[in-house]
Amino acid sequence: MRPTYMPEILPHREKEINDLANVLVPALKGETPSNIFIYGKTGTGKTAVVKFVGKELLKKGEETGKKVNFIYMNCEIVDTQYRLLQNIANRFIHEWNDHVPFTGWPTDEVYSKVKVMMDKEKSVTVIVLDEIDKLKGDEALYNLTRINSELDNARVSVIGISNDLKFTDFLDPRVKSSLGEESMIFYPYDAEQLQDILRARIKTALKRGVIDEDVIPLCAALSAQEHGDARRALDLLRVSAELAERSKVPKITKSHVRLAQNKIELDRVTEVVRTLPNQSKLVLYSIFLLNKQNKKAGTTQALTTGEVYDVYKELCKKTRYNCLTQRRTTDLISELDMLGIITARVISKGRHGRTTEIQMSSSSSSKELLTVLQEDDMFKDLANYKMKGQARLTV
DNA sequence: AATCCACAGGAAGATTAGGATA
DNA sequence: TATCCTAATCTTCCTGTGGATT
Repeated sequence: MRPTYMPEILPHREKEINDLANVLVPALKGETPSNIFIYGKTGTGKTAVVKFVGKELLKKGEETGKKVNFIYMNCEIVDTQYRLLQNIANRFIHEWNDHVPFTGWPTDEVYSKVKVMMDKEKSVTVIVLDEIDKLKGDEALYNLTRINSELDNARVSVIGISNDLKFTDFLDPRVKSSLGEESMIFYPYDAEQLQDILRARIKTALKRGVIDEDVIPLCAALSAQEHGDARRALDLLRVSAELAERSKVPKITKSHVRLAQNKIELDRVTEVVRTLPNQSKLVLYSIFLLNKQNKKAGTTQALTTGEVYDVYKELCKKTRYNCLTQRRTTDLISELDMLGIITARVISKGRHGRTTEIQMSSSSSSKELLTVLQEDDMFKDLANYKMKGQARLTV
């Protein structure tokens, strides 16, 4: 049930598989398939479909004796033009002695090496660029989409995958038109489709009868609310199963799903907090401190920007960090809000001005987060910091 | 109805970091 | 390696505003 598992059957994606296969089929006749741009939210099966069709393409290629290459790359990892070309080149080179090294070659030398190798093989190559929006600079794309005119015997076509529809807006118009020769949109799954996907998966992943009737509908429904993300649904089910197993219960029940949902959310939040820039951490810590103080005083009063900023200034002095302006901290606060760590909304207190009301989100008020915050070096200086100001006088 | 607090949040310029380029 | 560029971050300065209080 892990996201890396590649299933044999992709429920409710038959149409997409067919469409994509139809576009790529010319490759088997030695012709150039159109370039394709694929758009769809996370967990809608883009990568799975493309990989699946790619596998089929290779299989058919072998059967018919046509030379077809299928290169899949994730641009989050292979994110520069050089590494992209290096990767492609090494796919064609099978002797160890003339691998293209990680660094050292001029980019255009790698580029011409790629061309030479391709031409020698006289093959059609399909290059998949997953998360293409993470690729730095559009020169790489420009070169790739243009490479066909410089090849004599070989052909290249590019499949770009992205979950950011606005991505194409920033592209060089030439690249844009060439990449978008053909485009596909993957729509989110609805709750019923998600159920089918889950059912298909548990057949191989779980023993019969270890799962309560209503667990699957619940998982499906919960993740359908979140833009129909199949990955999320599978995660939910997997974590539920793990929780059930750990507590030595023979059956997965609804309550495990609820627990799993909390756990996933907490994991997400702790991860976000861990990677927060230091200034944001300080702001968040200020909110923590104020929150704690309030709780001690028995009030559940929400905080205001001004209060948070005052504490933050103190913390900066203690940690010898330079202090940002209030203007900037309001931005940081609203970023924290967007990340779902806190809840911030603008309210007006009449005569007492307009401010943002800040609260810890329920999922993030836990000790775990505090621990994560405190493992940062800068919190050494704060280990035994006590807030000095008295409890607030305002009501 | 008028006032006025305590900020929100836009605009534009300054600074900085990291990557590209010569 | 030096330097140039760009995008992100941050500051300065600013105008705007919901509604309790006068």
